[in-house]
Amino acid sequence: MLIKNDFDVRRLLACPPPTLRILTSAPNLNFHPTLDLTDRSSIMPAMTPDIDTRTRILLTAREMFHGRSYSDVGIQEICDAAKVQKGSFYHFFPSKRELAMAVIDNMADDWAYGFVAEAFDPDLPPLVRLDYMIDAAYYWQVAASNMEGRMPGCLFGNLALEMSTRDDVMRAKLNAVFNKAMNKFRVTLDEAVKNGSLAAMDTEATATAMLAYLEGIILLAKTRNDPKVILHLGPAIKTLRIELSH
Amino acid sequence: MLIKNDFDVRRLLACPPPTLRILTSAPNLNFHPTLDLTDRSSIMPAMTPDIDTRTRILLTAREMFHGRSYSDVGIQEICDAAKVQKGSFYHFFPSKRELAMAVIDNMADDWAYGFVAEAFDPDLPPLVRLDYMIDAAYYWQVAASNMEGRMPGCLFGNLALEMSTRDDVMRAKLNAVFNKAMNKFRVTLDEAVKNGSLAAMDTEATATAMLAYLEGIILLAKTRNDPKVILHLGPAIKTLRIELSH
DNA sequence: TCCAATTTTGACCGACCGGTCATCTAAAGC
DNA sequence: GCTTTAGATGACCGGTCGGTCAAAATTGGA
Repeated sequence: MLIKNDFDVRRLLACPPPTLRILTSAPNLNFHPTLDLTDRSSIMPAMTPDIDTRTRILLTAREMFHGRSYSDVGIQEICDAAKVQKGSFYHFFPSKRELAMAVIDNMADDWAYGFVAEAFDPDLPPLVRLDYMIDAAYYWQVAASNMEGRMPGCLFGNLALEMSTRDDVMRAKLNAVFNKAMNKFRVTLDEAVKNGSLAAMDTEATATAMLAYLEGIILLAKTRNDPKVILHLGPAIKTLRIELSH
Repeated sequence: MLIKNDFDVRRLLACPPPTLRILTSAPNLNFHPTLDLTDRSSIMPAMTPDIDTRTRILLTAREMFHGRSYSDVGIQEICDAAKVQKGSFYHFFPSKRELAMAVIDNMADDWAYGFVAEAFDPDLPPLVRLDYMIDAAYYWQVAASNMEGRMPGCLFGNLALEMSTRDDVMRAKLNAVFNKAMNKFRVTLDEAVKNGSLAAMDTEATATAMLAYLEGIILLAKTRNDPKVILHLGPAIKTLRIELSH
């Protein structure tokens, strides 16, 4: 059982917090979540007009940016889906760009306090955390895949490739998100080295390599539209090593 | 000396073939190309109106799609840069989408017969080919970086993340490009296993993992806007291993 | 109850999007 | 010389883009 509990797919998929479910799974085996992931009726932000307008815009945009791309999604389309007038949109967000920034922050928070926090649980043995992270990524893509019919990949990776050459501030913001994630890996590796389960290495470089690998397999899985790629290639993340430069 | 000769940056950067230059370098050290990469005057397709219109459109589009993104680049903009009327554009390409398809084919060809062929030279020891590939990726990004001021990353990776959820045919095409690249890795690994420089492994899975890692470090390098990330993390590609499932 | 601030509305803006088309030009084949 | 055809031209299409705005509706505090 890797994904232990309180793992809320709906939140990750830009949805208002539903009742929590307990998800169980065997490591690197298909999950059998209790959620009916084909039922989208309850998870669209627009369907729950009780949440405030700004949040509705934010979550709708997040889902659309994630499933498509920044340029491909128009403000009008976001407003329609969020059941908000365009004028209202510009009351809460000065521009599309600033919306994207807010989306990144929002997703980064959900990420950090969601399944990333769970995967990098200090109570878990360091190396198990790596498997956990792969597992979570896989499960997360399967869930999204079942809902949208296609793998959305990693929002940060998507935006990074799309926006890095167009907006340096957004690039830096995405880079900061990646750095935070890298640090989770680094702390884990440091601990593994300390307790002897791994030989001494350049933990920062290796952590960065692991993050790159994670993004890489998600990219490839998305291109194949097959989340199983993550399961298949993921465990090899533990073989990555960069020695200390002397 | 990894990048040995006939390595034509200008072609890779969507340019008409100039006179070839001999480039020399030490493995995993900064290259010192003989090209003045800050001089863009001679490499813009539009500046050489002697090449035929279709090619001019193709190469201009390739450069723009690579440096920005599919959605961000408009047909009018491509036509202006290629010094072509919009009507002429639609004489050669039925749609923007088909242009992108042609761009992918064109880049894939240049790639396969360009520095990929050079990196995976059968005369090189298998493991050296991997270093060569990393080196080529690094040099290629540095060159593009020097010209554009920012890292464009991998055209295929960029398009894959942008288009996979929007166009299944384009996704499949990009997937085919990745599969071809994966096969280069696989053949290399098979050879390495055969000659004993690597222990037996699942070469297909490991090859896929290596490709994913390559795309991953390019993604991260682009997000940091620093090609050196490729040099720093790249060599760890050789540590990736996926065992044969028994 | 009244006021002031917040939020919502929907019409509107100019620019640009991908794409069409009738017309013109120029070269090739005979 | 004449015809056929590939290529080039630039005006034009409906639609959508991101963004604006004045006015109306709603809210909450005094």
